[in-house]
Amino acid sequence: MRYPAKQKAETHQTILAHAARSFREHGGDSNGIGSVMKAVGLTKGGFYRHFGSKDDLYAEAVARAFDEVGARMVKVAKAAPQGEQLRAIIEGYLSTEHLSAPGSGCALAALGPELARQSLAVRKRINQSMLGYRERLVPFIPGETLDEKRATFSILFPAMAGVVAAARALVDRAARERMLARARQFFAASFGG
Amino acid sequence: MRYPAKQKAETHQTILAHAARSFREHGGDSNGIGSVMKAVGLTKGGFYRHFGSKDDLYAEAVARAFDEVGARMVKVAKAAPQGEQLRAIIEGYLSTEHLSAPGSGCALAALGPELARQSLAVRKRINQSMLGYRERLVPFIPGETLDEKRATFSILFPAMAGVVAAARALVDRAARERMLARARQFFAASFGG
DNA sequence: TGTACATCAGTGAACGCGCGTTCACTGATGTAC
DNA sequence: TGTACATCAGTGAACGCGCGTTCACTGATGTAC
Repeated sequence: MRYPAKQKAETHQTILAHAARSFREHGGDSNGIGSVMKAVGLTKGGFYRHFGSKDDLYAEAVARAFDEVGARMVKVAKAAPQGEQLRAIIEGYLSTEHLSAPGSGCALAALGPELARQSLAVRKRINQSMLGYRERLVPFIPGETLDEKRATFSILFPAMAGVVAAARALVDRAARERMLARARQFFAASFGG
Repeated sequence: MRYPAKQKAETHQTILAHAARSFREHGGDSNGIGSVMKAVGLTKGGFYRHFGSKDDLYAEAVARAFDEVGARMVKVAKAAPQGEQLRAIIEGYLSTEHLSAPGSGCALAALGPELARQSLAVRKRINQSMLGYRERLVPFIPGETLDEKRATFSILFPAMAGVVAAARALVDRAARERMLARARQFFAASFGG
């Protein structure tokens, strides 16, 4: 049957929100269209009214993930006192909360290597999303020039993502916390004054 | 038919070697027993004479990957002049060669987040492998005490792995190289002075 | 305003495919006599 | 030393399952008159 005019855009967003969470929680390889559509409350046949393919969903979901987290980081930075902004970002990124909620966390930390295994077309779109993420956060990164800030971002964030990913793999809670605490100290000292 | 006595151990190792490469190249989720056994030249039914389950293979393959790379790193360090050992490790890890050969590279950089998604039993075995990796490389890490060296290792290696994973996701070759070069500079300055 | 019709979001069954795992079977080797 | 037999690595077909994708169909809504 035909559905109310506004509904399609809403459904599209709902699918995207669930996919962005689900992919970050379970990885894009093992998590499928079926489970996302089921979570949304629709049958998987309907998926193709909203996205051209799974690759298409994947690229959009990653973009959304970077968007969500970028916005949250900016909020965290703006809430921090002047001169403490990057420190606030680092402490938020390397927090226990981020560690234990991959589904709403940074896509780099949640997906990491699998991003590199996507098709060229998908990787191109993901690269664009990462650029957007960077541009949003670059104002809070130290550096003389914009290019210097960008270069610093491109070490700091991947490095922090690696630490979060590694910490998540640890079975021992105390070991995870120790790793995060040490990393907060190191990155704050190296980058965030 | 029955096979020569030594053959079983050899086949076990061959399967493991192929799996360790294949998982790092394609991820453990999407790469299966079938393709590994096919690469080895056997049918997949025979797999269960060598491993109890895919989880079992995964845990052993990750252990082997850490082993291979750990050994290579130690070799690199020992070949470097005194005082330049960590620098050599950092430059090897953040090299173009490592970037473009995930199949023979660090498992942390190649698998990252998916390690955290394994069953508890597998994660425990992986944690043990990571400890072995650490203990092997800790002699080359700066620090007053052994614990300090270990703590430093546990930031340095995950951070470098994150950079390698992120660089691999970049489509533009020049951008990848720039990221690696900047990271070599940063990590050498911060750790391997 | 009231009626006829076109649209199209969502359904549900089907497709081919590869997955991890099981199992009856094969037959050259190692072992016991 | 020669023979009879047990072993067990590897085969190949089968299992149930979920994947991504396609498609004929439904029927309430929006649109045209």
